[in-house]
Amino acid sequence: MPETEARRAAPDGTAALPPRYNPSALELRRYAVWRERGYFHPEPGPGPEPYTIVIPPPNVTGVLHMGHALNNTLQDVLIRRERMRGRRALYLPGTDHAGIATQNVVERQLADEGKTRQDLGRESFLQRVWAWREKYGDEIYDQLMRLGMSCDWDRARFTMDEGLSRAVREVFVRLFDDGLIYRGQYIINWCPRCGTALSDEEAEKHEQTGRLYRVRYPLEDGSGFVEVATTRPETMLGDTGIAVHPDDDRYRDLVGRAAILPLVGRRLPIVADAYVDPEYGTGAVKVTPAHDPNDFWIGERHGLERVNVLDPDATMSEAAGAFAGLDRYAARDAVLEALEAEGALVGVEEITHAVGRCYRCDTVVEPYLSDQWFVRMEPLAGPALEALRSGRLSITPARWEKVYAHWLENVRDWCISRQIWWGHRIPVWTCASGHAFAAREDPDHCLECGSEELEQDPDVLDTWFSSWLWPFSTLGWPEETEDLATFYPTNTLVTASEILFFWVARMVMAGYYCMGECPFDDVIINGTVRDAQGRRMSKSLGNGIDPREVIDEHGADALRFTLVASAPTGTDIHLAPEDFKQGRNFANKLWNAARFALMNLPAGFRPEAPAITDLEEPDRWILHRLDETTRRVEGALAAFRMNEAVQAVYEFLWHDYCDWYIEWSKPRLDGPAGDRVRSVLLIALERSLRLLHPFMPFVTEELWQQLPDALREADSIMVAPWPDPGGWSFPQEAEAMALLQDVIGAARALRARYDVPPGRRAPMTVAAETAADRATLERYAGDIARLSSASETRIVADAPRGDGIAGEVVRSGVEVAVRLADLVDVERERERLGSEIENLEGLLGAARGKLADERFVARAPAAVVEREREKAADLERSLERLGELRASLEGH
RNA sequence: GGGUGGUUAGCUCAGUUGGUUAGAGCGCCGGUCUCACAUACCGGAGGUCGCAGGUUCGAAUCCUGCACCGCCCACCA
Repeated sequence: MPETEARRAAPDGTAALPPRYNPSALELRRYAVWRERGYFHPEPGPGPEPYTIVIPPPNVTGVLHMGHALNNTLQDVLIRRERMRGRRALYLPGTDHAGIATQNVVERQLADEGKTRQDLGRESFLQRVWAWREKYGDEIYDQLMRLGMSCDWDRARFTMDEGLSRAVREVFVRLFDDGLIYRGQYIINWCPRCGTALSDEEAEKHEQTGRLYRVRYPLEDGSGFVEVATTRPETMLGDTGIAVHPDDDRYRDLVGRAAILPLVGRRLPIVADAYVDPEYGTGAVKVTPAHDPNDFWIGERHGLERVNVLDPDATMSEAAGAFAGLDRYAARDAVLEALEAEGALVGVEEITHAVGRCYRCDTVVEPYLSDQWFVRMEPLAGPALEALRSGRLSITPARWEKVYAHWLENVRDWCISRQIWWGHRIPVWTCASGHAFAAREDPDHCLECGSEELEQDPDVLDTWFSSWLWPFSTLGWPEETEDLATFYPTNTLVTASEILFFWVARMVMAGYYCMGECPFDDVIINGTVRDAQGRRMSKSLGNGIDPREVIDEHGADALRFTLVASAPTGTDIHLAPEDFKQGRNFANKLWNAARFALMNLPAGFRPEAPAITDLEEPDRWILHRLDETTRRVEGALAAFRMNEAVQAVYEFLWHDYCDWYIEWSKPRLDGPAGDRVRSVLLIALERSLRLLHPFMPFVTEELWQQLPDALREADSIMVAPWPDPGGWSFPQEAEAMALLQDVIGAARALRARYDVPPGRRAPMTVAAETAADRATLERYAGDIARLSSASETRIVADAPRGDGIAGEVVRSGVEVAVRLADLVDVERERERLGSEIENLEGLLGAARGKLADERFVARAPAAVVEREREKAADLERSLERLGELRASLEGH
């Protein structure tokens, strides 16, 4: 039966909810309403205090995975809560053009058609990428909507938007003019087959066996030889030095002298460098600055020459002399042969080592020296470090602050050029006379000599060169927009630790450089989502859980709940598909709690906040617990512990509200307190829904809309006020209800233990020493009876004596007893009592030991000692009673 | 190798300044279709808190060392 019919069919005219929560249809509908009403869109200019989060822009090529779902849910939790607190909350969405990844996707498409990007040429290739992005670029947005993200879609940005491209140009030119951008040589990962540079991530390391060759280089002065080792003998043609460790006694006297490169005859200076590991190989390293990143840095430090012996297609270059034109592997054999002929090859051994391979074509990647653009980082790093040290910026969990600081303290210049086509083209032009300049607008003549023969640098910028501007470029910078004035600096950045350097640290640097202000106050590092075995979820392993499938099956709220509840801030989480059932079950539980509260409301029922004096103990208790929960949630959120916050609401709703309060309300609904109980049921529910809304937006909104109008202070729970504690502090009632819960539990346990059938009468006697306890229990004797399925319950002062009694000592001075009659398995009871006595005796022994220790009594705080005394006394009395009970079993 | 996190119930994990008998979810065992919910309810079993020292009246919690596991960075000529 469709939901609407079910409602219409309700006899009393109130809405009747179906017994199961069905999220699928309802979520899309709710989302559309929120969006139409503009709740996601805050206005700039004067108004309430703003609160801003920018999304870490996902790659436009991707689909959202569980890591995104967690990351974005945390952002949405914070945003929704601040929005409810009345702030102008802006959750700014967008996507990243992801240079290499996107280019690869399109190139793969082309490959299927038997074409390469070179076949198309730069311009039509780019058109093709744009077409791709037009077609698929919005898929991520659809997913974010399904997750319930309250993003301002009017402000969605893409890193290749016109505005953001302008920002990229602006900052490039500023840096260039400030002398912070320069051109230099750098070793990159080069795939000879694809003819392109690869990022480190794209050059996948694979363990494989290889050979380590030991080669003897003669010393220049003829006094002997120095032995070096290599896995790539052909690169020796590019050797320009030899390095040893400065403390290595074997080679100490060689430093400063020189060796002669076999086959080539080049003079190789011998230098001392701490990079060299004296333990490995021969302890002497041949230095090839043009073909090994480490050698590059050694060469840099010691001013060694760079000789590039390879061409881009991995054949030997002119510099390789006699070997020029040979493929690198043919050259390797030829070099080995020649070395052997000279008697310079002195040894070969098998080793396993990691070799980089192109992740697309599996070709072995060649470390390759090339000209690149760099940003000088040191001047930018200062303010970013200072932000942390001054407390302007904080990172949660705090341990990441050290990592962040360490990186900045040792920051290296940033290589920003990429030899691909998809991205922001480097805005540097060179004229026929060799004048190079950067420009904001495409120039038609040289700014220095006026020449109209201009050529733009063919490379594009690293993707991060646009994303490091994200917190302000998305708000309109370099224009001085109202958005920028209102929403910058942003407040909280939630991200994964992997991009702390790539992205976060650089955003802080850019924030200070461009805006003169830190881009955000707090950085929250969320953990990695892994599979049940702890492996990273990845496409290649096929172990990922698709958020869309979870949403289809269980709903977005279930997904959000499980993710947030299982993710303590900053720790990795392990998830199996069935874990999302917890979220689904909770949504359904909540649904049914509301169903109960709404069910049987008289037509036109108006809940009112009852005077406190009218409230009975269970009512006061639940409101007391609600206030406690409200404070817990607030405290946890203030410390960015979203998991604790949502768990607090979960425990309250399930275990306080459903397990106890609803049960206690049932017998009172028909009595004189009926309307009061109905009101408290609704009030507690309404506030809990608001507390839960940031985490589970859909089900809370749906139920909230079902509540009587008088309870709702807004058109949507999204914009209803965030709950403050209601001033409900009833510690006495809380204590009384705790007693009642214990007694009921004991009664249930007694029945369960003796397998008393559900329908069977089992008259219980509850003994309580204090009049106050008895009074409480008297008032709820009916509940005890009902909840324990007992037909009658006596409340007495003294525990029953004599034979045939089975008792459960609830706490010192309170006991639930049942006449054994024919209920009890005496032997079982004797055993149970025995182990219980043993247990308490152990505890008593420990307590007495402490109290007998004069150092404890003297040094521990008085309150702790007092508590220990009380504990010992209680244990003694309980033990005494258990002994009696055991004795009463004798003879049965 | 340099950092850094972890080791608590069968599994996945909480446990915030050291202080009543260490908790949850799932799983397991037993019992319930009790009129909000079987996506539920009730009861139960199950833990020497990785190991060894130390500090303390008192340690899962603080310190040291060790053993495993993981992540980040640098990676081996």
